[in-house]
Amino acid sequence: MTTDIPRTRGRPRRFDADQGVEIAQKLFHARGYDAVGVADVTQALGINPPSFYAAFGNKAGLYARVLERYSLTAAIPLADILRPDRPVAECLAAVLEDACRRYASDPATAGCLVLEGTHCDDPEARAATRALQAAAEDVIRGFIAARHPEKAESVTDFVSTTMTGLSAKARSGLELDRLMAIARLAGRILTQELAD
Amino acid sequence: MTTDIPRTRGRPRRFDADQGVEIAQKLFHARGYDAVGVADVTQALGINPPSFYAAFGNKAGLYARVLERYSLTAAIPLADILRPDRPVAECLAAVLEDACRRYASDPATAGCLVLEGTHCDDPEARAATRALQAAAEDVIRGFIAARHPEKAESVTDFVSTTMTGLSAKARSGLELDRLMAIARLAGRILTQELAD
DNA sequence: GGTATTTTGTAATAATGACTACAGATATTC
DNA sequence: GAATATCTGTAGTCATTATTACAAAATACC
Repeated sequence: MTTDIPRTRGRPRRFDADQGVEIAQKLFHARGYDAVGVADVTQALGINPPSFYAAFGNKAGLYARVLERYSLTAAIPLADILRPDRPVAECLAAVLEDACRRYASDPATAGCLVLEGTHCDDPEARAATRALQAAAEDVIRGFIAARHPEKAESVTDFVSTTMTGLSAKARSGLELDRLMAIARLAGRILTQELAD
Repeated sequence: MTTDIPRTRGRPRRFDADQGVEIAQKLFHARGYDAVGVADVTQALGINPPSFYAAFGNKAGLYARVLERYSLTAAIPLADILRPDRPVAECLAAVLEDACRRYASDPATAGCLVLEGTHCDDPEARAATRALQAAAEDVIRGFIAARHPEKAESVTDFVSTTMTGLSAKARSGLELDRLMAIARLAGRILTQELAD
């Protein structure tokens, strides 16, 4: 659902909505949902409020599309990293290290858009991010449960907590090497806890 | 500096400022700096805006007093827990477990006021919370450095990251037992990393 | 070409944010 | 009691917020 339904009638819009979502994603990632106003977005897109509302419905609607785009393009590819043919701990450690790299790859948009979004003040936007986080946790939990069912919950909690902490640390400006040191320390626990 | 300078002249104020700080602390802890308006505070205190500004200067001034009060009454007592006569890892694990209990002690004010405050949108308030966090990290780093200087930075980063994650998890409603399981897992790493 | 349909620009709306002007009230000091 | 200093209540300011009314413009279909 990234692309718009093509309109067959009426005046065509003067801008590309998908490109607008991309620009908005950067804004939301850099400053957070609450701090980015509709005026900021319309200005960045070079459009006026009515065009904005015609294209996205409202601010929450745009955010939903931003979250969807983020999930598809910038989020950690859990499906690729969590491989059934490799040790569970190794895969989870790889997730944490991948997180570090993504969170620190651009100082202007440090941390995870979703995890930081869970702190916002708008109930609707917060619920949307919380749902995405929960979905990711479900994937991780399911992956662990296949081989270590009794430890799935606690280890998932630990991984999720570490990722949340890493995102916050990245946002506060911590450099990649220090983030990676944290991830490796956490990874060592995983190896121990999930020894075959 | 918790108490006001006593006034010798002029009309006395009709409310207790320290008690106002206490009430405001609950509000800020429950909903965050951005989401709590001056109107919320004045209503909770049963006063009008001019009384608020006469007593606290402005919203940021009140927040500074709230942070100070939190540090003195509700924050983790690092000075008590980090004991030079005990293993470093044991003390740090105790910090994490104390954090869990505090963060989950009241569902209405889950997590750490300071750590959650670092996510707020007001630059001044954010800087104040960041400074408190940095000060706490300095204490932890110094404690570790006395016996494990080469690991002080990485272990401090790990502990701080875990605490940040625990605070976020507590805020999202995670129960105490699951928080404690996370802390114990993290504590095991510390024991290993800081083996004598 | 006319009609239906949708977007656009200008401008406004209603709500909420932090903060304050001002006059009256209430205390201490002389 | 008079002077001085401070707080309080009423009411308002000014900026910013998300959102929209309305009419003109630009397209597709007949």
